[in-house]
Amino acid sequence: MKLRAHLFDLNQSLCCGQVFRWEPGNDQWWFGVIYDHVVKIRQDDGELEFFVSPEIEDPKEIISLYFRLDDDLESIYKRITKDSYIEEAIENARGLRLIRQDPWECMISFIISQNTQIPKIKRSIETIAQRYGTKLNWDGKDFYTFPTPEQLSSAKIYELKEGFDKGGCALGYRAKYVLSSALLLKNNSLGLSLEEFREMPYDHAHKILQESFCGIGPKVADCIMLFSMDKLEACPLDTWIRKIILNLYFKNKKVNDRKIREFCSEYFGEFAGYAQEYLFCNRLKLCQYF
DNA sequence: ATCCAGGTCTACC
DNA sequence: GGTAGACCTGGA
Repeated sequence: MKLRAHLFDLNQSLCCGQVFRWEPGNDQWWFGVIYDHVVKIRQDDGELEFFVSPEIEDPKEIISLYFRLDDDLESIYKRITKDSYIEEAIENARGLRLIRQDPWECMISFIISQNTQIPKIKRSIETIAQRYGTKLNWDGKDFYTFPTPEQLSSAKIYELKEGFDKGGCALGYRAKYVLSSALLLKNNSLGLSLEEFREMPYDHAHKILQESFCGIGPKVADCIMLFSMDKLEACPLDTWIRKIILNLYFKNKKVNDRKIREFCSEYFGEFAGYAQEYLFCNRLKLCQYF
């Protein structure tokens, strides 16, 4: 199956730290799991070539939705290109698109992400999928869906907590956050599904996420909302972005997070999340300057 | 070895 | 309402 994709860079989009389970194969192919489907995809200039397994009626629809091919990236660039720093960041990652993930997988991924490093995050998430997800076989290889709240709630706390050397998922103190989130959704204690957060205004969803779940603070809530709930104004404030914003726009003065958030919201506007992702993607290069 | 990592929670002020 | 310390584990 093929699909034309204007202004889209598959590799940039998969490598910029917003998704954790895509793996590169031979010949430029990428392998991933989107909900219950294995996806094999590669890009040749403006054309995407892909397979979805098990087969579905409209695979182009899944790909288009997942990679946000409907976002008008040119207009977004126009809105967020406020200075030469962001302009350079965009040039270096042109075609990077935010990904519309499964809210549940996204939530757990970013709860796990706190105070740890990307390689370990990936390893923990993959271990969780292999242990508690559903096995899919395709092309002679095994893939695993991300476990549903029901599946994940069957996990023992120590299985999630303990290190890889003991056969665990190495979540440490985050294990209780993951398990309690799974139970909360399995029992429908929240009274609404994560999909319903898409319809909420930003402020309300940001508040409810932090109040309802353990282990979700302002940064993780913003990640969940940006990467899975269509809130493109969400601007996750992590250590890198904080450092970058403070250096570029506050002359390295001591400024609290509330001020930084206000600045990002005002400066980058309704697409602040895209600006954040381009800056994050260029974090190493940008931080060379200071 | 010692330190830090896509933060959050808790205890204080 | 805002700020220091602790926190599991893995990797440099």
